Amino acid sequence: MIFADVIVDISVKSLDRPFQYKVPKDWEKEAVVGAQVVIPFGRGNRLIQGFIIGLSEESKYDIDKTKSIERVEKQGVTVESHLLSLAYWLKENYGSTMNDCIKTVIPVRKEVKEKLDRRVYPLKSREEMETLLEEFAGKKYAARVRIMKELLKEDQEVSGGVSYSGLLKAADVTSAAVQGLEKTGILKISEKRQYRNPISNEYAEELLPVLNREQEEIVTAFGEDFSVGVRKNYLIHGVTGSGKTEVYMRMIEQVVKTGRQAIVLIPEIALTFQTVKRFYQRFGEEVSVIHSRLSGGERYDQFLRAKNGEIKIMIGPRSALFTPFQNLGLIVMDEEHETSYASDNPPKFHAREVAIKRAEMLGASVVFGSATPSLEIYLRCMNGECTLFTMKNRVSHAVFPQISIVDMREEFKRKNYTIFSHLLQEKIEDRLHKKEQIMLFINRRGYAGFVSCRSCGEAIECENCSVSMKPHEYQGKVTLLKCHYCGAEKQMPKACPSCGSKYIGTFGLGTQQVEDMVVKRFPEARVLRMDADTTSGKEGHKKILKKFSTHQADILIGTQMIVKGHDFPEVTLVGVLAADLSLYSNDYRSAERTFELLVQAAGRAGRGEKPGEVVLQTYQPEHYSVTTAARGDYEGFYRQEIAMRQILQYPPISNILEILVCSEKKEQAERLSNILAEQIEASDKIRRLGPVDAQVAKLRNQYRRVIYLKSPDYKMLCRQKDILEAFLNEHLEYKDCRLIFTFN
DNA sequence: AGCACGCCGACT
DNA sequence: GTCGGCGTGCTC
Repeated sequence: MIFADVIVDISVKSLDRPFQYKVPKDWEKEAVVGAQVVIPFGRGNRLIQGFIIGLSEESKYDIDKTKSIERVEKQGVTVESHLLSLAYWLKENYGSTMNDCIKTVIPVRKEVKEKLDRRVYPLKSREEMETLLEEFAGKKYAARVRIMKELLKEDQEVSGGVSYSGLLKAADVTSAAVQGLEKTGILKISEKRQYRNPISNEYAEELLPVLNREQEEIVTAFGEDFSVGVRKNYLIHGVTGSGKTEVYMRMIEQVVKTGRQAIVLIPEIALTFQTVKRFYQRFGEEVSVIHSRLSGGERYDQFLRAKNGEIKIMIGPRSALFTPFQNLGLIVMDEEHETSYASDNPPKFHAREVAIKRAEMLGASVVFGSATPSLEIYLRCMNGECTLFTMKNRVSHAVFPQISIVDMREEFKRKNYTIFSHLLQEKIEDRLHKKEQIMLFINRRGYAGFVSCRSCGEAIECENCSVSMKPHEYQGKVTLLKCHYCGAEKQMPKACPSCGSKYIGTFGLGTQQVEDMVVKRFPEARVLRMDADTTSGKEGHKKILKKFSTHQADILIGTQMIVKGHDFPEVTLVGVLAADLSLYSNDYRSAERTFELLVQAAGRAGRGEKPGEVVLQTYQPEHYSVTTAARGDYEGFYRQEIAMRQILQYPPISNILEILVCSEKKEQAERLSNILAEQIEASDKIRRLGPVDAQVAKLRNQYRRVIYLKSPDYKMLCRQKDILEAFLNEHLEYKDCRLIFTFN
């Protein structure tokens, strides 16, 4: 008799342990470790999903009470056992349930309705169709005529003999007209499962670019380690445009040559056709991509191909990290500093750490790349846990932009009350005159407006959450207020709800206000704005970028979106309207983010032939994140920032555990947070902050208190979390309170 | 999480 | 008498 240890698909702490089931004889072949199974569970024996995490021949539980597995889901992908131990590591390190961890490492085909690719294939030649069309046109076959015209419009080359075919709307395909046409033998409807190749393979013969000295050195050093089987972590600290991608590809070439596979992690937003195309051109059919537009099933198919050895390189966001390759040799993580590498739902892991862990388990190497590496990875380099390579030169002849810092306080003293400094105005005029392009960057954080009363100063807050509501414009007027946390909406009031004054209005600036000001100040300029409002359409994003890159506009205004990755050779001026605004958020990473943002923004200027210039407007011109960014001095920034983290015991020097106490009752949240804090007092290696009201003290009608624990010993924080969880389970008087733990 | 079991009041 | 309210506790 074989028994299986099963983790049930219910993410509750009390069920987060294996349950043993009998494996029926008929399923013994399928019931392997990692298999997805259906099992009877609970008194009602309701059927639920689960995962087999272990098999044994001994019964650990009363054999008469042990139930049998109902069935094994027919799935091609069984998980590599190391992926399961990786799941266990995730559970231990990020404190979530085993179930959630398994689900992140195992590709599970989601129960999505099969999308059918309904294609209509014309059976007649194009000429015949046109003749028929004329015949029909005379009679009353309006619907048929419309559909045939649609087909002829959708003219596309198909290799398999059919010279044209049409993709009609689902409603059209099922319509009587189309079926009528099928009966007359004019066309054929084919329904097959949609299998969309993630990105079309168009690979051309490409001449391998000659590596510059810096690139050559890195590739050689990696090759020497790899050829003798040395596993290492590497960081390529390279300025934008220094040719990191080419280095990655050379490394991957070496890895693939020895029969091993590679994963390339890219932040979701940077996952553009351009980036992926380069890999296709180099590696052809051996590459696959997963991205967020792929459905669950399609993603699963790509993982299956990886497991079956059909592909050797997987490109994708965070989730690509778990590609089930048989013999993984290298993980590349581009733009290592990107925040999208941190998962925001449990398990709240960081891809950087998981990549290192997975690579360690398999004897694979990791290559990180960034122009502004996170302090976490740079500290590792300083500690010798990661090999540092620096690339200081750009591949093309492009020179670094000249950066000026403008003190906006001085502007104010000189009675310039606009948001544009004299210097920036001058330069904008100059570029407009020379017909060169300009990018204006604003920080969303801080600029997003709120509505407040000029008489009593009261800001309008959401009723469920203690945050100010954001104004939304409709036809140029603020008519609606929205809460960005819970989504509640409210009409813009005519008078102040607290004092009745009619003088209420919006404060702060959004991209739209900036646009208005630009239009007013530079009426001759053609202005484009890119933000959530203007990019709502599915191709909105692309359209705006396309329009700008083809020089159909002079100025592009936007938030973070426009700084990341897009290359506009014609841009010779970048203006950062308030360089320091992100400093005001009281997050310990704010300086790092500011530095990163400024360097990336500066990297947008002068990508082409003409040299670029950057104007940084700020109220804190002396702040080190601004001054070092202006010099492009990463090491300088790192030294100051790491010293700061050292003093304040912030990551990566120390670790932080955030404990969020939530309750619908204010006193309950307060009392529990105080009691928990006392519980912690006992230990000495842990520094405690709080309890205090959380940043957002009330969210969706839940009151929130927060306690921060800092400790250089990560394991101690994990233990502390278990202790507090146990405490809550024992004290039923706090049953309606919830604890949320987040490690930093 | 979700379901049975059980112990109370209200009512055809 | 029984139906159904929710509070409690268990799930291989």
